[in-house]
Amino acid sequence: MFNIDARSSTPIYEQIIQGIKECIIKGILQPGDKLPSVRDLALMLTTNPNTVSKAYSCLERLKIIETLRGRGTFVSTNYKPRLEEDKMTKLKDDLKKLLLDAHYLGIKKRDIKKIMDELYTELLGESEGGNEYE
Amino acid sequence: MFNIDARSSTPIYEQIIQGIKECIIKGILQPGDKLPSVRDLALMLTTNPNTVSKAYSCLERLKIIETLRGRGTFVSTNYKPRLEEDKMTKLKDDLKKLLLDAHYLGIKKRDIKKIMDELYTELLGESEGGNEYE
Amino acid sequence: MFNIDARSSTPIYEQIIQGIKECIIKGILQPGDKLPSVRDLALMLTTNPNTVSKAYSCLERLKIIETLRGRGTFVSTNYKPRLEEDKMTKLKDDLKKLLLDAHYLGIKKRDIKKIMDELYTELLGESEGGNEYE
Amino acid sequence: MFNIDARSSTPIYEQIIQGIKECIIKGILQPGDKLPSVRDLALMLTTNPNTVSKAYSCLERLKIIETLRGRGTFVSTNYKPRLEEDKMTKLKDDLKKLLLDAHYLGIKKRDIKKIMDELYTELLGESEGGNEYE
DNA sequence: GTGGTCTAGACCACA
DNA sequence: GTGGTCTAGACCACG
Repeated sequence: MFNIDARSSTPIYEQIIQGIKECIIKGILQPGDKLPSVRDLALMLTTNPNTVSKAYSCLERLKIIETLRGRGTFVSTNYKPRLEEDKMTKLKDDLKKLLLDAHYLGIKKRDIKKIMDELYTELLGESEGGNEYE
Repeated sequence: MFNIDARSSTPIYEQIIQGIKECIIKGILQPGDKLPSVRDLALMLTTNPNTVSKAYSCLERLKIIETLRGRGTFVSTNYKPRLEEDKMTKLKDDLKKLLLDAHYLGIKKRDIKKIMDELYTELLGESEGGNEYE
Repeated sequence: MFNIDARSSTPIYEQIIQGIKECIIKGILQPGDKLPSVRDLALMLTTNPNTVSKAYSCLERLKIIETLRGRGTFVSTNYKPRLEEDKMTKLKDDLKKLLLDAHYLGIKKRDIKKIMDELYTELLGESEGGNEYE
Repeated sequence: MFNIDARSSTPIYEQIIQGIKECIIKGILQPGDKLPSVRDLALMLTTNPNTVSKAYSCLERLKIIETLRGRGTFVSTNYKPRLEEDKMTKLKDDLKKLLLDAHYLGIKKRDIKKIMDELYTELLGESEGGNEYE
């Protein structure tokens, strides 16, 4: 499914969150699909079950996945994006930081846009907005 | 010059780095300009001198600023962007994370591009890429 | 009769208990009425028979229902509320927690009372305390 | 400040959350006040630092407290209740469950209201709505 | 079998 | 000093 870089500065549980989000957007995980159990994913990633558990908790709070008691964890079937003020502000800040960094790497606006297009193709496939929600 | 948000989850020293980068790009700080002393900036931002010092060290390592012993700290006059492999990889990863987050906030590709254009205008002025390192 | 939400954080067996209590209070189930068999209710709710069984056991311990061996399970005909100390304490604690949560949602005392009145009307009908255990 | 019941069925971290909420509402903790450090509170309650940490994280997510990096954790100065759909629904469900339980303990509507009044007096002081936000 | 909670003890980044 | 992350290993409620 995805890999974990234990040496990375981004926490493992966040890498897991990102990995699962990516799988869902790419369609590798479909709404309703069962996720690996906490223990199984911990084994796969050779990490601690608690770490996976934390990632799952975060994703559940975001309503991206949901757990059925005693049955396991599943990709939500009815995810609806809600535009939250704080998160939007955070996103803009992050983007600004990213553009500043890019600028100091000598990367121009048109290059960033090109990279962005490539990433969108990787995530959503060729066509723009193919398997999005609406 | 810029503000610090002590409540933010991004470390204060990184906020300082970002703030200074932003001032330079906007032209508020020109190459050769003297930066406030560590102590003065700490007073201005009501933060710990060690924190400012750490920010200055990072910026110096990036060759964005330089210290002349006994004279103070200055904006570098000869900054040359060098495209380092690992930083480029990190940037792409960050961008991917950002796009995933945006997607789950319901923000589409065209919206992100619009926000990006606005940020570039804020940072560099109207014209695309005009007043970059000249 | 009532619905189960598998996504809810409250255990399914508790939802069943609550559902049956509600049916009895509303008069949908009268004292002496036969309850569905464990197996049937499990089929109706598409849940595990063990879960229904656990709910029935709890209700029996509360003397709200009773099983006649070989005949089935019935709503008790002679339920007598007994004010047990510890349950009373628990109830007060739960209520306190609820009021704290309400406060942090911005819900005032008078709003809570209004909601309470609505719920009582839904459960017992219009008149206050009229058709209780009669 | 408050006590923890290790034998209770409600998780320790939730008891901590509730205890802190209660202290704030009662005015024992004022906006801007520093909370005990994770380690200190763990010592006071003879529990594990991780457990306290989890409680603090939850409270921070609710914007009831905020952490200043490297400085500690503080009661938020600008808490604004936001009425969230889900939480409101949850609250109503909890209240319904509570009323069902009360009914089966033989507690009538007027008794519940009396208990509620007592709790509000304990939390907010004599007058209704004294030290609330508005 | 599932996830949730808790402990003990460790390391790290930040101010 | 602060909180944040992670591990190892344990117990429990639920279905």
